[in-house]
Amino acid sequence: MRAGELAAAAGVNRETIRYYERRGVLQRPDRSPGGHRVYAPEAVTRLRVVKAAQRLGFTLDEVRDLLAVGRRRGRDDGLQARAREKLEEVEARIADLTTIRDNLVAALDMGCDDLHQCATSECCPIPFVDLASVGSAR
Amino acid sequence: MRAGELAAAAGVNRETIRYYERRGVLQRPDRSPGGHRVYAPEAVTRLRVVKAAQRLGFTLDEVRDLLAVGRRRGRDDGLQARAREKLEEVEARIADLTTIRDNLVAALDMGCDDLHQCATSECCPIPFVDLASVGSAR
DNA sequence: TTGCATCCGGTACCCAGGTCCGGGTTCATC
DNA sequence: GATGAACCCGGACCTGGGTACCGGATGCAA
Repeated sequence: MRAGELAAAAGVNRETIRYYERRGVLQRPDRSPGGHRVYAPEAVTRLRVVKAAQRLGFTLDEVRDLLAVGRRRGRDDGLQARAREKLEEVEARIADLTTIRDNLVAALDMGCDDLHQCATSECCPIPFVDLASVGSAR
Repeated sequence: MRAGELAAAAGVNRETIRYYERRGVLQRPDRSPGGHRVYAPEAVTRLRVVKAAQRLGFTLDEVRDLLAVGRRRGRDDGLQARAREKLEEVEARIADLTTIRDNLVAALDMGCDDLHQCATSECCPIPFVDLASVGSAR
């Protein structure tokens, strides 16, 4: 198959394929005599694996490493170890968002409708000082 | 106070203050005769409000609008309404991350250690096809 | 063989939310 | 009055994950 067909089959933009190749996430495919990329049918699976791993929270660089590890069978930086780390990240993120949700709910319950007032009055449940310091929401 | 003092007091980079001003999130302050920004002590609170709102999941543009609404007291696009929308977003995000977490846990439980194998065997619990299609993890 | 879809490589651009740079003032202190 | 820190502005740069555009080459079918 050609690049456009692969893209269509995996549901991604054709440019994305070239981009993944540049990033080292997809291996360079064979070429036609004229220089066009030629893919085996398995390429669709590989591309889907990349997309799935992304959905599990891995960055493209991490996906690249995970696939490379798979190829050279190095043990202790394998999927298990990485997935454990990623799980911790994801759980931390969930905890963070849960705090945010609780604060939003509290603000709604109290009927807060003006951030200025909230910040300068005592009764608002939003913990402005704590919130100002750490991390981000997205 | 001057820009550097405000930045230090609120725990942000001095450049961030100029950036927020450019973005319309902070109002333009008075200037010294020589053109330096001069802030009242309340500016620290205002800056902390911005940071807190960001932590609650609002983008800078949303924060800008929220503060503007506060100033002109327009009713139904106030904090209440926006917070309700934001709450839905945050809960959707949590649900999404929870699915991701469940998949990671399942992959760990099954002892998966190679994405290639997982994708081509039947026993792996990672739903590659479903995962390939939607949204992102961060 | 002609016509048109597709592909090529390289580069620029997009989003958010900042941060850094550099050359030129201004402010506060000695 | 001189010195050095702080500040000014505009624009470039950063991360991450792509997307868009370009002029030119290739692939394939009628």
